[in-house]
Amino acid sequence: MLDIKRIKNDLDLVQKGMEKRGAQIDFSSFLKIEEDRKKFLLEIEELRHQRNTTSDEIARMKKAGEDAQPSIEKMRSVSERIKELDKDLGEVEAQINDFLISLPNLPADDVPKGKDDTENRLEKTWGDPRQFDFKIKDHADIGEDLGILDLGRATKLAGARFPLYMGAGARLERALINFMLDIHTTEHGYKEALPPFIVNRTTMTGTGQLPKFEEDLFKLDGWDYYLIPTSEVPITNIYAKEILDEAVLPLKFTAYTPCFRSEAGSYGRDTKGLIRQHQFNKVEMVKVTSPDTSFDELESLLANAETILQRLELPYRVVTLCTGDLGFSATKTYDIEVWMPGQDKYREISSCSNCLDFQARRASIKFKRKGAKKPEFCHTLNGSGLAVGRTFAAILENYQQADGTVTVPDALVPYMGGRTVIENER
RNA sequence: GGAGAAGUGACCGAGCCGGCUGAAGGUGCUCGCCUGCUAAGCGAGUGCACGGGGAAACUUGUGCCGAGGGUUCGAAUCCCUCCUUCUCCGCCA
Repeated sequence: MLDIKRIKNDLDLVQKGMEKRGAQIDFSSFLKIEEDRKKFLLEIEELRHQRNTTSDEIARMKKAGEDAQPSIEKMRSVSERIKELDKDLGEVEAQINDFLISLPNLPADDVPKGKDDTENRLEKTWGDPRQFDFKIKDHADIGEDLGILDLGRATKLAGARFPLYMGAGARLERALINFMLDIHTTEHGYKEALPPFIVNRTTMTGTGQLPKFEEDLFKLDGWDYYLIPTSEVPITNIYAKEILDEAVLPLKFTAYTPCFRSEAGSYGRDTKGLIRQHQFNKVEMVKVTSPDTSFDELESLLANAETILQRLELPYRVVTLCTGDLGFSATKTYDIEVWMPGQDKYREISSCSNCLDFQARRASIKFKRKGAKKPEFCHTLNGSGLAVGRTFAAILENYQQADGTVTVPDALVPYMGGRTVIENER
């Protein structure tokens, strides 16, 4: 959510930012309603003041044995009027809130303008894609052939776009989760969390998934509960409605959770394999920071995610998302894209974003500087560290052998019980 | 699922036969004083949101005692609904 004062004071700037995003937004009716709000508020406060002082007077008069009836009569109508205005004010406030809560975050100055992912800016490339001297397979075929993925039977259990890992596959997925969590907690200073996988409407609204993107979520029938699409949602909201001590910042959390996405509107895309699933595993990193450091923290967040790929020796590149590809809550996002030999291209495996105070304002996450009177909103950041299913897929494709087996990356061997190669388990 | 109890400021905890309580008292915290050090002691301060005035320090208005309604001139205090927590019983990983 943007600061309403900023919209009023820097309308040009806000409008430019929205245009850069390609969003057509009409601020004129908003400004008019905002004026109404102020008018109502002024009158209400005036009347309430009158009521408060007169009520005190009535108490005094009654105590003194005087006749308070005329004042009581008068206040009766005043209260009536307050009630009416209250209703008007409530309606106007609801309209303003609906408007504010549906506005996306403003893009940072250095975010390139563009319409879609083809216009993202390449920042760096790491590692050289391996040259294969045999006919390579994609990860779905490798996994199915080895008997460590059973996507066919998963369809029977749930439907399309659900994973079923078996044997060394299940072990590899678990190994990756543990490997990532261990690095983030012991080397990068994150505190591990294990949050609910189901959250309420307020929490979903805090990070920006609601109210605009309800169709992307799984909702529990008959409950105001949603399956989380990412652990960013519960983790960022941990300190909602709280005022933190400046000294505790930055807060750094990492969490493994499954993620659930309806993938509405992506029919036909990435239908094969683990790339796009209704349920997938992810290790997430979340930071709650002071506004002074959030962009530095974004750089280190990105570096923390890159570390995982470097240790796994998987080639990748980093892009800055252009405005057309930028998420609703983010002001700037780096995507890490891993090399997928089976598809002969780089695919997103992590997304690292600075949301500034956009989410903090929605969820009311504040901090107080030492000696300061007023609390300020924190900045929040989040990044995948990494999407586990896609990492699994990348390992299969990059580490496949001519005989159909898959070599285990050195860093994962201890997490695989010493196993160095995944062989046919059929 | 059944029966009962409770939700007050950073925390503990009064108030709850309606008005002088934004809220006693205590703890904690901040600043100042005192002190050889530590402890103790003394003094002052210590919520959030929105609005008015002021360059600022600050000042002033309104709202907030789980949430939302209602009664009343006036509600932390009375009534209704909901949420949450705790205890006991049942069930259960």
